[in-house]
Amino acid sequence: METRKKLLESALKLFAENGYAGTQVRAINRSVGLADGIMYHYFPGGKKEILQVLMDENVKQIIADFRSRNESLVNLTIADALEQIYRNADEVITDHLDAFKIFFKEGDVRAIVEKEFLESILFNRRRWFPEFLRKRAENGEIRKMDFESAAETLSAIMMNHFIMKLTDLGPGCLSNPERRRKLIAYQVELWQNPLP
Amino acid sequence: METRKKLLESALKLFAENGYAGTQVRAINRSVGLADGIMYHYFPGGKKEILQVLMDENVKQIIADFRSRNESLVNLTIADALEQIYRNADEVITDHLDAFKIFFKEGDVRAIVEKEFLESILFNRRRWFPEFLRKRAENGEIRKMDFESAAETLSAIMMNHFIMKLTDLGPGCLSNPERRRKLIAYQVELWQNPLP
Amino acid sequence: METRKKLLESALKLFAENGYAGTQVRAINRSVGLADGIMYHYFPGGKKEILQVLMDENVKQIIADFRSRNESLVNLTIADALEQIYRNADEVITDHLDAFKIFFKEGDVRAIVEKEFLESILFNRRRWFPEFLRKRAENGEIRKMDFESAAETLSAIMMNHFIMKLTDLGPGCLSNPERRRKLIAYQVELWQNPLP
Amino acid sequence: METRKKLLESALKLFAENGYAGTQVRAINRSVGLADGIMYHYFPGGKKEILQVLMDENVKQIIADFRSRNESLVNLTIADALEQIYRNADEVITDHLDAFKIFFKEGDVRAIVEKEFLESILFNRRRWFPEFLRKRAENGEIRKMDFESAAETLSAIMMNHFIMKLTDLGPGCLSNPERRRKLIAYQVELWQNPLP
DNA sequence: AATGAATGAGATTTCATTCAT
DNA sequence: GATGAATGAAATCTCATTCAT
Repeated sequence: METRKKLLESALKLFAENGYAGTQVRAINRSVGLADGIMYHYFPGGKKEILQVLMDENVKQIIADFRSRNESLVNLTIADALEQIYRNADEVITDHLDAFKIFFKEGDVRAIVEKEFLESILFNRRRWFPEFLRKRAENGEIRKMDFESAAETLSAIMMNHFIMKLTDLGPGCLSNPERRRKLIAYQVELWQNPLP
Repeated sequence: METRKKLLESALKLFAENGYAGTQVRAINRSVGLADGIMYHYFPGGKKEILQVLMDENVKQIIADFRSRNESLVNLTIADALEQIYRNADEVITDHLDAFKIFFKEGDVRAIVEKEFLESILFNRRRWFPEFLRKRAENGEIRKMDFESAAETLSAIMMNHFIMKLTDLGPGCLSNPERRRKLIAYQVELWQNPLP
Repeated sequence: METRKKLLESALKLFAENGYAGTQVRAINRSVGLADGIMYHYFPGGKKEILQVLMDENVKQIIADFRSRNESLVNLTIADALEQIYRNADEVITDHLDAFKIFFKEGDVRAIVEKEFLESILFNRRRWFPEFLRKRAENGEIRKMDFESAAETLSAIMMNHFIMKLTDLGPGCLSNPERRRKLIAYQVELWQNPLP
Repeated sequence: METRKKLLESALKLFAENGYAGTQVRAINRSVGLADGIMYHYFPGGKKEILQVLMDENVKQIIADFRSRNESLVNLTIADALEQIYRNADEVITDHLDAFKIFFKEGDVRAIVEKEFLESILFNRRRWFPEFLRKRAENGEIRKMDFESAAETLSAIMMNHFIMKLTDLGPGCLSNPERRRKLIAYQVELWQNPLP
C-alpha cells in the first residue's frame, strides 16, 4: 500500500485511541516504519492537515455509506424494516468506528466536521422515524400510539448501541443478530397488540 | 473557598472542556488568579496528580450520590417508579457532568478509574431492571413480556439521555419533565395493554 | 536544644549526604520538624548563609581541635609519637566528618573556606614531618634515610584513612587501635634497622 | 566528531567541574554549539540518562584500561614492578579523572555505579599486594616483614596520589617521575636492608 | 517564634516542524 | 521519496524566598 494511505490509516487509529493531542507525530511516522520527517512530505500542513484530511474523507465515506443503504423500506414488514435499520446502523458504525471515536473525543473536531453532520447522520432518523411509524399505523400494521416517544425509544436503542461500541464498554445490543431479533420482536409485539 | 478546592474545580471544568492534554497548567493556575507554581503546592505530582485526585474524589462522590438515591421504589406505581429512576439518573448526570465528560474523553482515565466503576454505575440497572419488571408483572400491574428486552430499552433511554448531555448535542430527553412524563406514559401504556 | 542549633546540625548532615545543591531548604526545615519559612528567621541570608555559617564555625572548631591536641611529642618514643599523631588525626576527622565531606564535595566551598585551610590542616604535617624525622635520626632513635619520602609515606597513610572515612568505602586503617599499632610497629621496625 | 559523543564529553567535563545538580542542560547543549532540545534527541531520558550513560561507559572503559595494563610483573625487579604499578595507576587516574571526580562528588552516582566497582578497581591491589611482597621475600629480593602493613602503605600512597589529583589540591606524588623514583628507592631500600 | 500559602525566576522537558542530504 | 539531526517555542516542573498572619 502507498505511504500516504498507510499514514492516514495509522493516524486514524492513533487519534481514535489516544486523542489528537495525545498522539505524537513521531508515533504516526514510527507506526508506518518510516522516519521523522515523512509526514510532512505527504501532508505539508502537518498534524493539523492529516486530521483535516482524515475527517473530510471519513465524513464523505460515511455519508456515502448511509446513502448506499438507503434502499426502500416500503415493501418490508415493520419487523424486517427495523432489522434493516438496525443492521445498517451497526454496520456503518462498525466500519467507521475510529472516525466516530475522534468525533466524540475531540471537541475541536466538531468544529472541523460541519456541525450538522453528526446530527444529520445520527438524528435525522429521529425526525423521520415518527412519520415512518405513523404510516405503518395507517396501514394497520401497528396500533396508534405516541409516535414521538416511540421514535425516541428506537433512536435511543441505536444511540446506546453506538456508545457501547465507541467506549469499548460492551459489544452493543445490535451487533448480535439473535439479541437484535429479540429486541425487535419485543417491540413489534407491543406495537401490534391492539388497543383494548 | 480554599485554594485547593478552587484548583480542583477549575481543573475539572477545564479538563472537561479542553481535555487533559489540551489544558495547560498555567491555565489552571490563572483560572484561580494565582501564580505559576501554586498547583505544585497542593499537588506536588503536578498535572497528573490533580487529574488523579479529581477522578478519585468524583468517583467516590458519584457512588455516594447514587446510593443516597436508593430509596425504595416498592410502594410506587410503575409510572412513578420510572419517573423517579429517570429523574435520579438525570440529576446525578447533571451534577457530575464535567467528571463524566473526562471519563469519556480520556482513554487514560479509564485506566485510573477502576474499570468496573462505569459499568457498575451505568449498567447495574441493566441487571436489576428485568427483575423489577418481572415483579410488577407478577403483581398484575403490567403484562408478561420479554423482560430482558424491555430492560434494555429502558437502559438505552437513560444512556441516550446521558450522551446527549455529555456531547452537548441536545438537551437530553429526561431533563424536560413534560417529555419525560410523555415517554413514561407511552411505555407504561404499552406494558399495561393486556395480551390479546 | 535551640532551633538555630538544630538547623545547623541538620543542614550539616544533609549537605554532607546530598551536597549543597542536592539539599532543599524544605528538607532542612522538615528535618527539625518546623515549617517552610523558619530558616529565614535565623538565617536571613537563606541557604547560602547557613552554609557560610556552617563552614565558618566548623573551620574554627577544627583548628581549635587541632591546636588543643598540640601537646609536645618531644618526650615520646617515635612509636608513641606516631600513635599520638595518628590517633589525633583519626579523632579530628571523625568528629568533623560531615564538615570534611562538604569541603570535598563542593568545589565552591573551597572558595568560601580559605583556600589554605585544608592544606594547612592536612598538609602542614607534610612540611613538619621531615624535620620531625630528621631530629629523631640525629638522636639515633632511627636511622638516616630519605626523610622527604618517609614523610610522604606517613602523610599518605593519614590521607588514605581520611578518604576511607569520607567516602564510606571502609573503616579506615587508623580507627582500629590494633591495626594502627601494627602499622606503626612495621614502620618503626624498618626505620630502626641500622644501615648495613 | 558526532554530536552524541560531543555531548557526552562536554557533560563529563561539566559534571566533574560543577557537579550534576550544578550543571544545566542548557549549558551542555550550548557547550556543543547546538540548540536547547538537542540532548533529548540523543538521550530521551534527559539529564538523568546522560549521567547514567556516562557512568556506564566510563566504568566499562576504566575496567578495560586496568585489564589491558595487567602485564606480568614477574620478571621485573621489585623497583621496576613498583614503578610500573605506580605509573599505571597514575595513567588510568589521569585518563579518567573527570569520571572519578563525578564518582566522588555525587553520592547518587555510587548507587548507579555498582558498589563493588570502586573497591575492585582501587582496592583489589590491597588484597593482591601482600601476596606479591611475600613472593619477593621468598626469592630473597626483600626481607621478611609484616606484609599486610607494607601493602597498606603502598595502597595508601596510591590513594593519596589519587586524591591529590581528584581535589586539585596538588600535583600528586606519582605523576612526577623523579619523585616517584625517589619514593620507590626509599621504600625498596628499607625492604632490602637485611634483618639485623 | 513560627507558619505555610504564595511567588516567580529559572530549570527541565516536550514535540511539531524544518531542512540539508 | 525518504532520512533523521537540529530547532526553538511552549509546556511542565522546581524550589529558594517572601510575607501576612
